[in-house]
Amino acid sequence: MANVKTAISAQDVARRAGVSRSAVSRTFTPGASVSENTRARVMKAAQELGYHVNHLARGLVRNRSGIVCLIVSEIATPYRASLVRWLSHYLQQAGKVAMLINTDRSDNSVSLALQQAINFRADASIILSGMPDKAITQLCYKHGQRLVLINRDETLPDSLNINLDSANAAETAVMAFLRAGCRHLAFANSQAGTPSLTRRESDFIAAAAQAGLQAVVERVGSTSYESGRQLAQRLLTRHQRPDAVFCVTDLVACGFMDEARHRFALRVPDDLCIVGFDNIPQSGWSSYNLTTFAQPAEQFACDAVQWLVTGEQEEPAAGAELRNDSRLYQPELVWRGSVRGG
Amino acid sequence: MANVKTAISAQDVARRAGVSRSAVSRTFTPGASVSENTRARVMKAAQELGYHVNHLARGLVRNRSGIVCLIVSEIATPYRASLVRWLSHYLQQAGKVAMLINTDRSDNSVSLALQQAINFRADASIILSGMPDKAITQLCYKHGQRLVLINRDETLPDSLNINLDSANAAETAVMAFLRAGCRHLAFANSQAGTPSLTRRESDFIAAAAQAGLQAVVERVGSTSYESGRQLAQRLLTRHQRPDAVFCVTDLVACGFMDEARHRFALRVPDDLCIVGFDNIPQSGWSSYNLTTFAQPAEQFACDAVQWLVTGEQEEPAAGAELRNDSRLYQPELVWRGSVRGG
DNA sequence: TTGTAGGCGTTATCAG
DNA sequence: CTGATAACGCCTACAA
Repeated sequence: MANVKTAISAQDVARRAGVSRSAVSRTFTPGASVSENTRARVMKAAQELGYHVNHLARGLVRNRSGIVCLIVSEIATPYRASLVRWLSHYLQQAGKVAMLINTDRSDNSVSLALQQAINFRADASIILSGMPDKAITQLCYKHGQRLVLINRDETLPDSLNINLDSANAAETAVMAFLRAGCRHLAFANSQAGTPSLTRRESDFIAAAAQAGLQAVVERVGSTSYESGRQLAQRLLTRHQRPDAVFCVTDLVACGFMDEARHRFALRVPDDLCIVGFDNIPQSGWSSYNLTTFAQPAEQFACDAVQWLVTGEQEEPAAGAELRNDSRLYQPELVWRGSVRGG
Repeated sequence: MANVKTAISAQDVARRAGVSRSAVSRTFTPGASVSENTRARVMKAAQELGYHVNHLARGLVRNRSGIVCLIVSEIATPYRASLVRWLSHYLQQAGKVAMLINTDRSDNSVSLALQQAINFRADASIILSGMPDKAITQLCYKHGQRLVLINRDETLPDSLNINLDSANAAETAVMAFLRAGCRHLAFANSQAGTPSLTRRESDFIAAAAQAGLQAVVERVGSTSYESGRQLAQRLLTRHQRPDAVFCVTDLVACGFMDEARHRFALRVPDDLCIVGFDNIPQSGWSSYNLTTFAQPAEQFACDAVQWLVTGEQEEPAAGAELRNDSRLYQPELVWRGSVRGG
């Protein structure tokens, strides 16, 4: 019973099954040609020995590891977490495996993360946070690694760029506020300075201007619940108190709403209309019931993975250069109770 | 400029630096002995060529991949997400990398996940959901893979078992309820049937009995916000309405509280005391302000990783059998506003 | 369909 | 300190 430490290799299985190692290899290679007889014998031997293909070795020779890196910061945040959930789900479904790289720490950590991806010869990397150096991305291409950027609001050549149309969202939000009779618009932002977040702000300002209104802006700390509370303290103590606030994120919106209600005793939506962004689960909780723009996380994930696997199949055929792919999704406004007259 | 597709190998670097591949290898191996001179030459050549060690090949020969699998379901849930965040954090700090395996789907998927772990010759797996077959775990040992179980409430031999002392929590909760003047205790559970969740229930019943009280129990669906609402509908329409509820999870508690307030117009904690479990961020949000037991996710993660890396160093020395390690952490009651008289 | 031979990029061992 | 050489476990021609 006491097999010591030796892991089982294809060699061992071959020996036991009375075939060559190649036969074993073929048995575990989807498209290979093996007779039913040998396949059965091999499978039996493999079962008995507890053999499992070594993906390290396989990746080495195939030059395709099956690994896809997920590069992400603040992974415990509701929206990010759901994105990671769906990505890992669809990745697995496509026969890939997700390698999680946390970039919470330093600034250049995205580039460090991509180095890790190269180290493990990842087939692709999906970037949910930060922006990598140009140099490192080119190195990725050189290694045959494909790149997907989600919500980075910058298009990188030779990669899939997934973004949400924040201009559309901004217009919709302004219209909703106007219809609710609001006249004093505000935008509650963080100081994160992420391109996509900055974009939401500028688009909202522009949309308000288009409607002849000047929206005020406040920026505080990180993109969190706590920042939402602080933003409320700043915005709601202004001489001219806003009656409509677009929060850069649902998390911020929840904090804002809590502070507005519990500290300023304002009623939502009667005294104050609030719109958020992301449609995290908490927005649907009855304490918040937040009207918000949905980011289709599942769709992002599904499309990203599909792009990866289809691109992989083309690869051998195409000597041509990779084409860049940039997709702009339309946000859907989820009407709930934080804006009057839904 | 247009290097085609060839990835750079140690061979290339050696050639350019005018040394042997061994020298290159040593340069990138922490404890090896290389002269400053050659090291510098190698580093320069590596930089220029964009060389990155191939961890697949390295793992193959070293029989240590640096990969640690995180096996987890419902990863988008706040507590799980924070656990994953901390695990990936400490793993990276220890020079490891996290491979995320999502087991949301079927039942035996934990065993499937462990197979994946074997495929990639993971150094270890950390299981946050479900329980694996005995057979597969033994196969893991055979491959030198270490196992950590978090909150599985069953001890597996030759692995690290991390659990929270739910008996202690139960007693503390009952005492808190009694001191608040509550007499009709209830436990709100899901139908998940996870050992650790079942345990919380039975321990609470026992602690209540110890105090001469008979706690009622209700079980509904998955361990979610939505279930919390439904549980409230069931428990709060009973002939004898409970005045104190221990919810199996904060998520459930939030749903319960929302329903109690918004549908039953009950005041918390005046009409109803509620205690949760996990201390997720939302519990601290001012709409909930939930008194709850904290699960020290960061500590779990830190300790688990430490156990892994120290165990790795021992490994060569110890011909002896691996000792089992079972740790019981004490939950800390975070007093907030959902129980009277904190 | 099957077996043989060569190679993938590293590291470890062993002379020098 | 350095350089050959032999593994590591697997895949893929190529030949049988």
